[in-house]
Amino acid sequence: MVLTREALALSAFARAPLFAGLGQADLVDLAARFHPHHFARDEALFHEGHRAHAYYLMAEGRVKIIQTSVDGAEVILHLLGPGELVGALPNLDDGTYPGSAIALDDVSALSISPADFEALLELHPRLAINLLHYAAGKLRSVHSRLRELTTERAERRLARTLSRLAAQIGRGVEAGVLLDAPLTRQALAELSGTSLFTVSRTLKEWERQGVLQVGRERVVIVNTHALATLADDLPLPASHPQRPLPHA
Amino acid sequence: MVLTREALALSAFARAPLFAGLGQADLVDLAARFHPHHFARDEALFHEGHRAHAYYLMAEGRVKIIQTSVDGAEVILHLLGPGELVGALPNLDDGTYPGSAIALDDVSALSISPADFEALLELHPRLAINLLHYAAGKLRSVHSRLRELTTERAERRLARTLSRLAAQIGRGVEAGVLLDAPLTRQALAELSGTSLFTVSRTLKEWERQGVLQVGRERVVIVNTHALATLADDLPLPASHPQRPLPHA
DNA sequence: CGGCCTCTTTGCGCCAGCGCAAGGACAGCT
DNA sequence: AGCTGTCCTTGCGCTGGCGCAAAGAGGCCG
Repeated sequence: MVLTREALALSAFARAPLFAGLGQADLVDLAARFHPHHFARDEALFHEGHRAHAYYLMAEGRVKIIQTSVDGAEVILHLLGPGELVGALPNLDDGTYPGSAIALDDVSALSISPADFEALLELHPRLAINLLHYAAGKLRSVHSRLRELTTERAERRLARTLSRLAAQIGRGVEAGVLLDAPLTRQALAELSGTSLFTVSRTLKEWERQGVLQVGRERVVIVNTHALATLADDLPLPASHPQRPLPHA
Repeated sequence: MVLTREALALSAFARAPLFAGLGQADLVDLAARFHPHHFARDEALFHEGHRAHAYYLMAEGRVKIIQTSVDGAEVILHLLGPGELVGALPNLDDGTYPGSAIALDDVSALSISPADFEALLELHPRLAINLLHYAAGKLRSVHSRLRELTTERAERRLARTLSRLAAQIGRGVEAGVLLDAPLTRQALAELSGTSLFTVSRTLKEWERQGVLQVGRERVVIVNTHALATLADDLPLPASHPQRPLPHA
């Protein structure tokens, strides 16, 4: 699907809660500072550690934000889709990209220079506040992942990752909820903090149990409820059925 | 040490980069909306899941922000000290505390109601922007921890945790850098994503090597450089010396 | 000074899940 | 149809580090 520049901008702005509460005049002012770009699948919008030269507002497609460790292992920090801002948040800190952004699909995005962006923030207080709320949401979700990583087992983390993805990029299809992005086992491993092998084994097991349908770069959640159960109730192998919360 | 209310407010405001760039008149306006509180060690400023009733600006002491998982395991998300804001950030999202805040010391803090706080943001755009930068920094550090947790081994994570703590709450003493907070092995475990046992063993080992001095709820970093080496260069047990980055 | 409570150390067993290797399946291209 | 490259599966061995239990070491208080 190809959109005109105006339509692109419009749809991106309309979908972005970031711009909620701004007047029409403000929006026009904003729109003038953004420039359209296109990226092919697997292309990088920017690289970890580089000085920030542009922020992007996603219009079409999805990107992953990854961090790479010295020995080459990757972690996916976020998946971002239309209406979301890429690269801006962490850069307000020190001006270098803390991760790389890679296109998962063909991506259309609107770029803005850091200087222009900061100027916008000064000019439109509403924007700063919206962005603050957005950042708060991201923080919250990253906090949850932190907790899961340190306290939960790989299997449950994977279940949670799938649930999250379903909410974020799920699309209803006949058999259930399709995760609407090309996710390899490797990518799922990086999202859930485990290895490609464990992901493969676990997904297969769940397919046997009728919870999922899996294919190459494709997961359909057939039984959402069963998955939620796996994510929330899945006990330790041999365990107390459930301990009530101490401060319940 | 006991401070007058005014002195408390002054010192807290002065230390908070949050209030940088605000005029004297603005500061007076702000100060009027904050109310002093005191908490004893181990007391909770607020509890995970509760509706937010107040945010706090730290004046004296330190708090930990923790999340608890269903089976009772805790993770420390942040340690916060004087000049930092407690509880506000994640609440801008949905209004419930995503973690509990527990005093590590005796704590003096200034509270403000969420409504007043949001009003301040509207009134003082500078404040929103400052807060945004602050949130960006937090995001960045949490991202690093996420990456470390999924890609690095327990020993190295612990080394990093100590380095971070040294920068954050370190105090120079004769023997080296003292971590100036009552940190049990358990707390270090929750910060570095491992178990109390592994922390104990590893610290002892490093003490033998002369990197640290450890005691009950007490760590002094003797050889900062050695610790940094452990955090950054510590290779896999039997390993390639170092692989250059693929896209270097 | 003796008792208590919390924090810490250490030996030992065990298993979740990582890592490799080999083979299979699928998609796109010519 | 055949080729090629990428992605996925699965068996197998191995180990980091978790978890328990029991004993030691400080602090603190009466």
